[in-house]
Amino acid sequence: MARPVQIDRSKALRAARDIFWRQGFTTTSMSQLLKAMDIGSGSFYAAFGSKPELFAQVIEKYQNWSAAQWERIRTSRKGLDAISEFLNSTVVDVSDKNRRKGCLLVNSILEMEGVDTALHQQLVGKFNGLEQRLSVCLQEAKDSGTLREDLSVAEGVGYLMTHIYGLRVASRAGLSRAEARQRVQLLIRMISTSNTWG
Amino acid sequence: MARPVQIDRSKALRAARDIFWRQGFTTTSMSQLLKAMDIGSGSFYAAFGSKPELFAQVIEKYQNWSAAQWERIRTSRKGLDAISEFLNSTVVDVSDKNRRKGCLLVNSILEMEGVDTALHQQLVGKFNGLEQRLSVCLQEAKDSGTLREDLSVAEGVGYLMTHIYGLRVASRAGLSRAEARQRVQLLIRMISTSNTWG
DNA sequence: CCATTTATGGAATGTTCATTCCATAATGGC
DNA sequence: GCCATTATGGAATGAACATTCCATAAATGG
Repeated sequence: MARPVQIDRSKALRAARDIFWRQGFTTTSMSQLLKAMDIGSGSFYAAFGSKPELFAQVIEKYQNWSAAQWERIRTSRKGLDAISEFLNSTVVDVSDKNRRKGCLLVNSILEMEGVDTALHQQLVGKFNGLEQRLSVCLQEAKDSGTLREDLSVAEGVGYLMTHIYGLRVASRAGLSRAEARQRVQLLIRMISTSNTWG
Repeated sequence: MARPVQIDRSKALRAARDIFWRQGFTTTSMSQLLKAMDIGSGSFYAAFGSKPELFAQVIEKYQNWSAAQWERIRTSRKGLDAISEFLNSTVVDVSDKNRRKGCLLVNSILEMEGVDTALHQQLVGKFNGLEQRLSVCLQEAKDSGTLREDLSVAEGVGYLMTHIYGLRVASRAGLSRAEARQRVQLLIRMISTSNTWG
């Protein structure tokens, strides 16, 4: 009865995600965004509302994808193994060879602090889920005796979070994937029971 | 012979540093900047050139100050002690109670990547000095036997850099100063010879 | 194949941006 | 106390921004 929608919504969202990831929210202009998404402004505002609303949708999708990846890992691994695998899998995305994009969530937390407080808080909240997942795995490690005896689960969570943030920044500062992998291996080694390594 | 300059240059630079630190370069508008610095646009362009040039001057001063702080610490401390003190001193600035500003250099690296490549590279370069200083201290620790035996100096540098980046991000995500201090204590403990802690 | 409806993208809008211009203010030398 | 000179800050400028408007395109039911 009327003209059908031509936009490939998920393709457009992916394009938006990538340019936000590379450049940040503020720095990405509408003209850049529209070109990257390959749609006109009329369609854009009909489909996504506004630039900030689009950003919220992108963040939502990004973090769903991240959570799904975690679930996938959890089906086959436990304790420090799961954590190690998770870190390695994020390294792949985080230190994308030529683009060095870091982590969209981390980048955005830094960008939005002091600018858009509501969004900033929302983004910080996204990491609470991650902390809880890490906590569960560390408890498993403690129970099975693979966690360094003198390290509490709570301490371990803080330790890992610092590293996760740090790796994502370092990759944006130019850390290669190979170096990132080495750092992951090392940080796991540091919290493992010493007899595992001699 | 002519009207004398009224601007307090270093006061103005400090004001500029703080607003850039809080909001980032792109997000801070000239009107905000001028109000914060408490000068008019005429004086601004006469004294600092342009917004990007001012930013460069702010970065320069920031990093000189940071390097000086390091030198001060080094006069009285060596090895892991020096590293520990340096980390604790940065925590104070980094997790400024109500402001949560993180680190101006780290924030800017993230902001400029993919936006202003030249400036980004320049900022990344500022951290090379830090890596070298850390390297020297870790070598001292190795020589005196306070560094974990199974950790090389190179590995230790990477490990510390990840933590330094991570702490600065975490503080911008809301980490309290007390929590930051605990994390510093823990990370030093992790790279110390185990007999130091039982 | 026409009428109706909705999607589309480029042109128009009004705002904000960084920067420049300029009338005025403030000094020291005469 | 007036002249030459330079600092100052508010007004003017032009570019870029996010968003809205609108003539046109593309579809289906009659």
